[in-house]
Amino acid sequence: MDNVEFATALHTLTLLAGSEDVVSSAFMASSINVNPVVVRKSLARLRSLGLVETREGKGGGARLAKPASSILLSDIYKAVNKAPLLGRTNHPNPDCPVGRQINERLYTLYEEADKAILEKLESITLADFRSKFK
Amino acid sequence: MDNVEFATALHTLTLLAGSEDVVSSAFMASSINVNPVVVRKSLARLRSLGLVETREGKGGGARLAKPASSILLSDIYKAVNKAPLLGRTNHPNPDCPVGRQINERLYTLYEEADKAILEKLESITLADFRSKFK
DNA sequence: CATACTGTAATATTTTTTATTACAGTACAA
DNA sequence: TTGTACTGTAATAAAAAATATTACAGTATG
Repeated sequence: MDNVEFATALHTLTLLAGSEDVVSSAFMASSINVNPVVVRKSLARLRSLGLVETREGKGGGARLAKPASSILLSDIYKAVNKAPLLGRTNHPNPDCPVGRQINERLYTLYEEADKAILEKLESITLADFRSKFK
Repeated sequence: MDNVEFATALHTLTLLAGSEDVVSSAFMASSINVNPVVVRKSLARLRSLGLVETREGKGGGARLAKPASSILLSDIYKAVNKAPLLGRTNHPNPDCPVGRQINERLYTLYEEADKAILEKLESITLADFRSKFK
């Protein structure tokens, strides 16, 4: 479903929160232990939501677009999770009365569960998270 | 990770909540549009948590082990989700100070997010969910 | 203009999920 | 007491999803 890993995005942003100047995708990739392309894809999402700025060319890389204290973990979640976590592909039989109706009910439920996560993540800033490290 | 789909389990239980006598895995599978073996695996989890009873042999099948009004959607979630939803495989580089510490912090965060979902699901009984259908 | 980056597409590989097959065990019913 | 209709579960196959790799055009810097 072309999802980007939340952990990758949060790890990336945590690294950026600890650096004044731009950081290259290669450096971050080696810290996260994933491929640089994965980091760049993740950054593309974060950039589209205004969380990071990137600079191309020599000496380029990424940095936070605003203070870590004003980035909520829910912002990251939204950037990265397109579909509700709990829902997956589910194709009930249209001839079954329960099957027919259940999908919309499930979807509503999944959205509620997602909202519960979001509310939790809204209460934590990137600066909070980052401050847990020495 | 050998996870069982929450939607499959809930669909199964919704069918059982609407029937007095036992229902076969083949019938439920055709409503859900999955393989009967997937339904039986799901039922195995639900049975181990005391949510359903199954009967082997001819005329066998499954039924609720207790009233739908006393089954919480969080019970189903617990039966089915072994690991937190938000966490996935993540193997940061042990030589990076951030990478080294981040895993345990992430895990704590994932558990908190999971708790948020659980609290939401605790507020809904299977009977509530089922009552939404005619 | 050489160098060191980003952006992104195309493809391959790996991992995870789901399906299928197979078959032993159990209960009912003629 | 035997055939029938189920469950339980393991082993394997297939499909789907995530991740890695390769490739290369574009861009900023010195």
